[in-house]
Amino acid sequence: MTTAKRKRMPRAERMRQMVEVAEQVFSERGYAAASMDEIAELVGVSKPMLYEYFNSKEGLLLACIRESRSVLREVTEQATVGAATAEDALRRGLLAFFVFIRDRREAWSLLRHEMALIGTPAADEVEETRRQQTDLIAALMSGYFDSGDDLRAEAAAEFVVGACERLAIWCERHDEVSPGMATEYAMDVLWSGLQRRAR
Amino acid sequence: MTTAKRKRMPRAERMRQMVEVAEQVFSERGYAAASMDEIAELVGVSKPMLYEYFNSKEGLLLACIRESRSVLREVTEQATVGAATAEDALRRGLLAFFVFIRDRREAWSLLRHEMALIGTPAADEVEETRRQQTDLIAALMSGYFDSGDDLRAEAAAEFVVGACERLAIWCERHDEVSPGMATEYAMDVLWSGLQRRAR
DNA sequence: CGTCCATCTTACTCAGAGTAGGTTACTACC
DNA sequence: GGTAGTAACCTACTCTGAGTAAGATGGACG
Repeated sequence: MTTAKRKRMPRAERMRQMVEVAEQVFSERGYAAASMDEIAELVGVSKPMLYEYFNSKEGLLLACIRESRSVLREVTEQATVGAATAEDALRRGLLAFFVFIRDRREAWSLLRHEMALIGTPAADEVEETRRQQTDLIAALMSGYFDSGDDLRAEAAAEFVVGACERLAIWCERHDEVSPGMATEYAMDVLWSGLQRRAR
Repeated sequence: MTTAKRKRMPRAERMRQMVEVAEQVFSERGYAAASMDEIAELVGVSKPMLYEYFNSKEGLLLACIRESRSVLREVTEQATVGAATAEDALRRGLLAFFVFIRDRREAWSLLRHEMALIGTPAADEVEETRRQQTDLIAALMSGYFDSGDDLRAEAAAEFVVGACERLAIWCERHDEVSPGMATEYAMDVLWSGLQRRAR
């Protein structure tokens, strides 16, 4: 519907349009249930075009995932630049993440759901997204924390990523929880630990 | 290969055999790449039999997931029964979990990977597994912690489940990390928080 | 106004999920 | 032992959707 006159479009533009539509359809129907014919029709083009540009259904999915990932990276990296303390950096990063998952539901849906392609390139691609976030956090921590034990630091970063991913999914079921609240809940456990709350 | 004489087997036994084989194949090839024909052949039976017993490919997957989940529940619940303190209960539960994911790789692989069926019963089924573990942890915490804020407690439980799930996946890449070490890493962040380690 | 090439299409193949309808071996009871 | 009943099982299909071969078409530039 952003279209001009529905015909003969330069490669780059058509490609962006396809990714846009595919992201929508994949996140609505899910990867398995989405059909290439449907996507092609919505784009206003015939199926072989999709294969011309992306080679396979999975290739198209990959393009969508990469797109979403680069946005996520951009957003979270930017968020932490002005932070003064470790606590502040962590909090800003978390907030940016929770805002992202609220505002870009389709993108987030891809990143969280489409991991069933074990053994295929797409699985690696989703893992790659997590690694991106893990590295970012590991970098943050290595700047602010005593290291000594690299393995432990890596584990802690993985831990944070997993925890936030799950908390984000939980937020989908709880509209009353704002990104700010989610951030606060996360910081509470992460920063202070559970010990403080024990009877 | 556990077989007797490859013929006419009572319903319940055949069913267990099918689930066993399917769990293997699904976790090796992944849900999408696994074919019903292959599973049928490995079981030593024709395809319509699988449909007779499980209705659909997804039904078969569901049976596998349910089986794995009940084992996970059994293991983690049992682990926490003799605990004296909150810290101890948490530690025992975590250890049981990390042992499970090491010893039952196929089962764990199903539980972690086969969530791409968004909008289908199988997705709910995997979510249900997480809810099971979340409830267990929430129950643990409500026993030991000051409540007051239910939403916050729920968030904390989700947080723990997600963190451990991710840490478990990380362990797959690090054979040198034993269940005991994983538990210790998890407890370290969870219990004491990151604050303690900040410079 | 023709020629070249990138964009696009029609019309297929093929694998794998799911099914209709018939067949065989075990059980029970005479 | 025979035979009726049924649970376990099979052969041989249909149908949907991923992926492809081969050709048609619009437009830029001489």
